[in-house]
Parts: sequence; structure tokens; C-alpha cells
Amino acid sequence: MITLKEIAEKCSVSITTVSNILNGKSNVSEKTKQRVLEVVKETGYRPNYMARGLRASKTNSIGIIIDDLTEFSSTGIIDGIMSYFDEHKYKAILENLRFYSKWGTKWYHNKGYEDSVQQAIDEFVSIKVDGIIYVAGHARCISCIPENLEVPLVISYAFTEQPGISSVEFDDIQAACDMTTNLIKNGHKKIAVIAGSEKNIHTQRRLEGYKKALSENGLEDPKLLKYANWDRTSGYEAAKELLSNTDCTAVFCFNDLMAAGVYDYLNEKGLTPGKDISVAGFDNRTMSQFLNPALTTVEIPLVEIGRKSAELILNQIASPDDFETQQCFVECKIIERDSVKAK
Amino acid sequence: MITLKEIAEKCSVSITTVSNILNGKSNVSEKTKQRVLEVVKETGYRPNYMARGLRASKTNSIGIIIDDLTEFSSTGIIDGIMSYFDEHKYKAILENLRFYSKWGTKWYHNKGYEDSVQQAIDEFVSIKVDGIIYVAGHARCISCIPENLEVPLVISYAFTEQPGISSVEFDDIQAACDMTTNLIKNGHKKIAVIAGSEKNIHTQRRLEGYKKALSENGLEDPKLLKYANWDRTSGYEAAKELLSNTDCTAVFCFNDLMAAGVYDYLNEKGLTPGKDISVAGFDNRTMSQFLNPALTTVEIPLVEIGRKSAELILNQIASPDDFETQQCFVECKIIERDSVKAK
DNA sequence: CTGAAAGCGCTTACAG
DNA sequence: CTGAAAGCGCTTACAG
Repeated sequence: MITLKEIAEKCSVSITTVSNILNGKSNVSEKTKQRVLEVVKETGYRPNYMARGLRASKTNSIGIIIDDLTEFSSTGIIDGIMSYFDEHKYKAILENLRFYSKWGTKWYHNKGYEDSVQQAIDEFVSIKVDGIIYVAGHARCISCIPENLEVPLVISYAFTEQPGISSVEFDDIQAACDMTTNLIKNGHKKIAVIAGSEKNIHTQRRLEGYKKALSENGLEDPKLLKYANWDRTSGYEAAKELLSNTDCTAVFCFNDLMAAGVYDYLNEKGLTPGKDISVAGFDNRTMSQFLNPALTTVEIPLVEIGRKSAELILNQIASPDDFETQQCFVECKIIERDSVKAK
Repeated sequence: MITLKEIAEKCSVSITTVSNILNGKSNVSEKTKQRVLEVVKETGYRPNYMARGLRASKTNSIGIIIDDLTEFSSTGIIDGIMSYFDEHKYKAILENLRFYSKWGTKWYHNKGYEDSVQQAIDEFVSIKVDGIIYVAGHARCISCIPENLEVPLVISYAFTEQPGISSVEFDDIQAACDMTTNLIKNGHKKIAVIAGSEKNIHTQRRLEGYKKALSENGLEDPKLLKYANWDRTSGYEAAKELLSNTDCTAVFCFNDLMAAGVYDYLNEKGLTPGKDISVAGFDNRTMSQFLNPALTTVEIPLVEIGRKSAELILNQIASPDDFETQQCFVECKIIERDSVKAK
């Protein structure tokens, strides 16, 4: 591989001069600049990343730690991060913790996960990344970031109470409130909820939004709430109970998977979603538009969450001193399809 | 950050000795070894990746170039690659070309894409990765890899005729043949195909498998073939033509999305997939199990493709001289669900 | 405007 | 078994 030294020799100048030119320093004569640039182009010279990183202790690369790449939310966020990096000449190094693959859906009960996170951070510090983005698999309060970390870190899709760490999430409360209001506007008065697991933060936040919309319209009814565990089967079971024991006309599921379970139950009973019972979901996963009828749901702005996270980390790197830590919430969007009908 | 030198001072030995110990060289007394290791542990010392990479010109990192992360196949492949790297202490640096996002589904007609690939490779060479894996978004013959590349490169999900470059794909021909045979075993004699776009390699290979199964059973009928363009709408249109003009009893779609289009048409006509007409898909995308009835389809072994690619690149790095270039084909698996019924 | 020299933190012959 | 020294390819004061 061709080096700075060789370029310098070919042009009969010092390596200092070549380096200065390549780094856009202004104190160089136009003539030598042109000549050097030409030779650089001819030879296809590319600076050695390692050498530059070692000396300048600035690598233009960001470490991304991901709970699990196969989680439905990960791809969109990472795509967003990378599109922003592209525009700003930053590179991404990925560390996929693979928590779901390793420990199943209950991985966050496994204490070992905090060690893995810290190890990944350590690793990135050793690689000398300029910053770290932690892309969580679901919302929670993260408390395992080492204190006095020497590089900026931002959390995507979760948050923390540790000082100096920014986060970007989406607005669960508002989204759930909007969807519930949408159902109410369609004439529904008995709106059941199939929530996720009880202690989950998404569940709590969405419940808050749901209750807010209900109480604004004097429609609360605690019997209409059923906790489930996010998967299709649990949606089916919850639907069975709710429809046997209450006279609800609409079911708001806190994710699309459970909504699919509701469809299953309805189909089994010869009932038509969106006609006999309105159904709404959350997430806008790809599968939601293949349900029949297509599911009305909440779109999570994944790409935007990624881009915002990237923006925050790059800002903090650029001006570490006057950067202010922030907790961002990006707005969701209601996607109206065919599973909610006016009563 | 703590350095080798500091460790050496704390232990009153030379940095050479510390380095030797850390790198598992055997020529060290047990006593000093223990002492040094203890201090290393105490201080939480981590070697500087840049310095090591610069000196040893071995970085233990692999560059992954991806046509587009949001393509349905990408996540599984990358997860497979990373799980293998995890086990072998390698790091992955990702370059997401974002071709679909930038240029839509017809990006490979855009000549600029080859430049992007070459640029990404250049970039990785400059970062001094030990090897490169190119994860393609769909099967094709790739011919833009620079000759005399100084690092090993393997292609995942596509292939090349350039010498010295291994590839790993899945066996389209066998899979299509198996699925067609499966349909035949279920008593179907008029099996229509909704293929992808005509020149696409997946289309050609799957067609070959389909025809093979048909001719083995004396069942060929050219009228039963319809080209479409991989999306849901085109599947719908193709179904309309096929079902209006032929007396087929089964439709084999070359991807799940087009199968969803067939469902749409069937539903519109009051026909039930899997009862009135059997439908089979290809890809086993997540949405396929949410179709009603759940779609019988072909599972592509994405994780395995990723792991195999990782294995090849690491083998080639380990023994560059006696590594033999190979084109691998991983087997697919038929997923039987409810959309194919015996006649 | 230009260049000689130090140094980033390691690894690797080499000498003892 | 241990260590002094060269060198990987850059950047960055500093001197001229």
C-alpha cells in the first residue's frame, strides 16, 4: 500500500506538506498543492486509518451497540443512524449483543446482560471510537453505563437517569392517546385494551395515554383491560376473555402481533375484524398490512429515531463543552387502514 | 487511558515482557506472568486497537458491505455472520450502501452502484480490515470487485466469475423443484407459476427447478407461466390472468409478497386459498405466517448463509495459501402450512 | 510557505 | 527468561 512518504518523494516535498494539503490546511502554495493532489489521485493513495487514528486520537467512527439486530425495531433505527453518518463522513462499527437469540424474550431479567453491555463499551473505548450509540431492543431505564466514560454515549429506544447521557425515544403516551381518541371519534364507547406485560414501560406509557383519552371523554371502565405478553397466542387468549365477558366494540392491542391473535379468535368465531369488532394495533410491523383486513395501527418513527440519535452524538462530539444532555421523544403517526370502522 | 508502558513501570519489567505475556508467548517465567496479569486486571488495561493494528497489520476486524440493510434477507445474514465472529473474536464494521432507499427497486440498473461498491472496498482497505464480506440484496453475477485486492473477499447471497472470490448462496433450483414436487404429491397436475421479473437470476433458477419437477412427472404446460415483478399488486394481476384463462388448481409464487397478491384476488372472488386453490410462496418472510390461511413456503437459510460466509473469510485469512475458492449453495427448507391442500 | 523531528502505543526481530 | 531499540504511517508543534 502506498504511503504518505512515497507521495512526498514523488513530489519532492516533505511529508509534512503532503499531510497539510490532505488535511486542508491553508498555509500551502497553490502550485505545490495542485501537484501533490494530482499525484495523490494518480496513485490512488488512501491514508492509513490506523496511523491517523493513533496519532490524532480521532477516528471518525462510532460504535453501535445493539441489544438484538433481529428485533423488529433495530433495522430501521440503524438505517437511520447510518444515513446520517453517511452525510457526515462517519463510520459505524457494530456490536450485536444478540440477547434475544441467546436468552429468549426474558433476557433483561438475566443479570449477565449488564456485563455484556459494559464489555461492549470497553471494547469500543479500546478501539477508540469517537462516540457510542446504544440501540435498545425495548424501552427501559438503563443504569449500567460506566461512570466517567471517556467518550460520549447516547441511548436510542430507551432512556437512563445517569447524568450526561442523552436519549431518544418515541412518544408512547401521545400515540396511545391519539389511537384511543381515534376509536372514540369512530363512535366506540366500550374500548378494550390488550396490553403488554404489566411492568413493561411501553405498557405503562400506552396505558397512560389510553386512560387519558378515555377520561377526557368520561369513558373509563377498568374491566376492559387485559394484560398479555406481546405474542400472538396471548392476544388470542385475551380476546377470548374480553369478548366473552364484556360488550366491547373495539379492541386496542399494544402491538400488532397480539392484534393478529385477536383476528385469529374473531375468525374462529365467524366474526369479521373491522366489521363486527374494530381492532387497532401498535408498531406498524410489516405483517400488519398483510392481515385481512389490513390493520389500523401506530407507526413508530424508527428511521427518525436513528437519525436523531446520530445527530445528538455528532453534536456532542463536535462541541463537548456546550452540549446539553437531552431526552428526546419523537412523535408517532396513526396509520389508518381497514380494521377500524365507524359504529 | 492506561498504556503498556504504565503497566510495565508498575511491574518493573520492560514493555516487551508485558506485550509477550499479553500475547501468550511462552517464553516468560510463571512468576512475572502472574504479577503482570494481576496488574493488568487491577488497572482494567485494554490494548490500544489502533496501535496494535498499525504495527501488526492485523486488526481482527472484517468489513461488511451491504446492498441494503432494510432488504428482508439482510438481517438474518448479518446476524449469522456476527454470531460466527463472536465465537472467533472478530469485529464487524458495517457499510450500508442503502441502494433501495436511494434508488428504489431498480437500483442495479443504475451504473453508479458499482462505483459505490468499489469506494466501500477502498475505504475498508484503508481501514485495514482483515477481510471483506459483500452481502448482496439479491442474486446476481457481481463483476465490480477490483482485481488484485489485497484482502480476501467473499460474496454472500450472490456470486461472481472473478477468480479467487468465494461465494455462498442458497439452492434456488432444488428448492423450487422440491416445492413443485410437493404440490404434485398433493395431487395437483395443473400447477401455475407466478415468477419474478424475467431476467432475474432467482427467477431463472426457480423456473429451472419448477420445470424439472414438472417434466419428471410429464406435466409441462407453458401456458401456466406468468412473469410478474415481485410485489403484491403484480401477484394480484398475475393471479387474475392465470385463473381467468387456465384451469390450474395450484399457484406457486416465487415470493411471499406475490402470494399475498394471489390471496387478495382469491378473496375478492370469494375463493378460499388452500381450499379452492392451493398457493405456495417463497422466502418465508415474517408476513407469510400472518396470511390467512398461513402460507406454505420455502425458508431461505439466511443465518446459515451468514455463518458460512464468515467461516469462509476467516479460513481464507488464516491460511491464505492453501485456501481454495469455492461457490457454496446452502439447502432451503419447505415450510408446510395451510395454503396447500391435497386435491 | 516548507521541512526536520518527536511521538501516538504497540509488536517484533535481536542480543544478552 | 528479559529488555533496548526500531519502526508501523501518520499529525503536530516548532523553527526557519
